[in-house]
Amino acid sequence: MKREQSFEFGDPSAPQDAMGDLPRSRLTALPELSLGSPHRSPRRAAAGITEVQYSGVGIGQRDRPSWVRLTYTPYFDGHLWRKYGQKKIKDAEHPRLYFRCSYREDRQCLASKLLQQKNGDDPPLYEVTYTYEHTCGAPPVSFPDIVAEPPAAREGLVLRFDSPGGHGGDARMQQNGHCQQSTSRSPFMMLSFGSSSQTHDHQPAVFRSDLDAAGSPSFPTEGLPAPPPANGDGGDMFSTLNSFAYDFDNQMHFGDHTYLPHNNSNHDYDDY
DNA sequence: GGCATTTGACCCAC
DNA sequence: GTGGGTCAAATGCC
Repeated sequence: MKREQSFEFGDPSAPQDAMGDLPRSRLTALPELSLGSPHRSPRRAAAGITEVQYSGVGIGQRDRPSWVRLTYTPYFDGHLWRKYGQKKIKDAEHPRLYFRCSYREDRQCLASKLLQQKNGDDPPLYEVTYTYEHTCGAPPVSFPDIVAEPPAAREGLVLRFDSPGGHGGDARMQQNGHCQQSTSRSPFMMLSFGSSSQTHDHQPAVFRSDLDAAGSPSFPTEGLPAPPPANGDGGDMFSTLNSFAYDFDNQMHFGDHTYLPHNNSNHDYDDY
């Protein structure tokens, strides 16, 4: 059994409503809810979100409220999910993954989501079907500041996650475009750069969490700070990165920084 | 040992 | 009968 590599950013000292405190200009990858006809904007595209949801009864569902989103970042939606099933769907190239809110038992939260990979592009496009609103009341967790550093020789891009409260960690992305982050026992979340097969099949990316916000060593090279408590009784996982965007010209943006990979393949992801 | 994930089986709607 | 959604035992990791 291969445990899904997951990663959590968190800062116990950060304000719980950290996302709400952030300047809107930094909410680059925040999937906004907007009802109505699906549309997309260049800004949303840069955030990995190509299509917003529509309300009503979702595909394949019964009389349950559901909505659909197409996204390149299916794991970044601001909530904590627990995978409970996976099924090969007829006529679908990729299996469908089933998630439910991690607080289902604790707080009787009925929220769930279905994850269906739509293609094998790089990055792959996912269709995410959400069912039921969250009633768990878990607030989004804080977002770290992400700063792109020029890659050291043979080491790939370094992503430094500096959470507002002072704890931080680095995620070093291999130059082949993979980025996978892991901690133990973390709720399901993943940063993925590149196709899913690539994400799972190659050597793991190296992650460091040895620098705090001041740049001084504060963490061991493995392990990251525990997620902040949600309302005091359990962490919630943010799953959108407020200052990170994977652009479709293969540029990656981190706040005001832009990183251009060496091998720009010029995929036109804007056609979705 | 505890907990999350995997995966085959079961249930149910169409 | 078929396909999709969920359950739950098995498995594996920390």
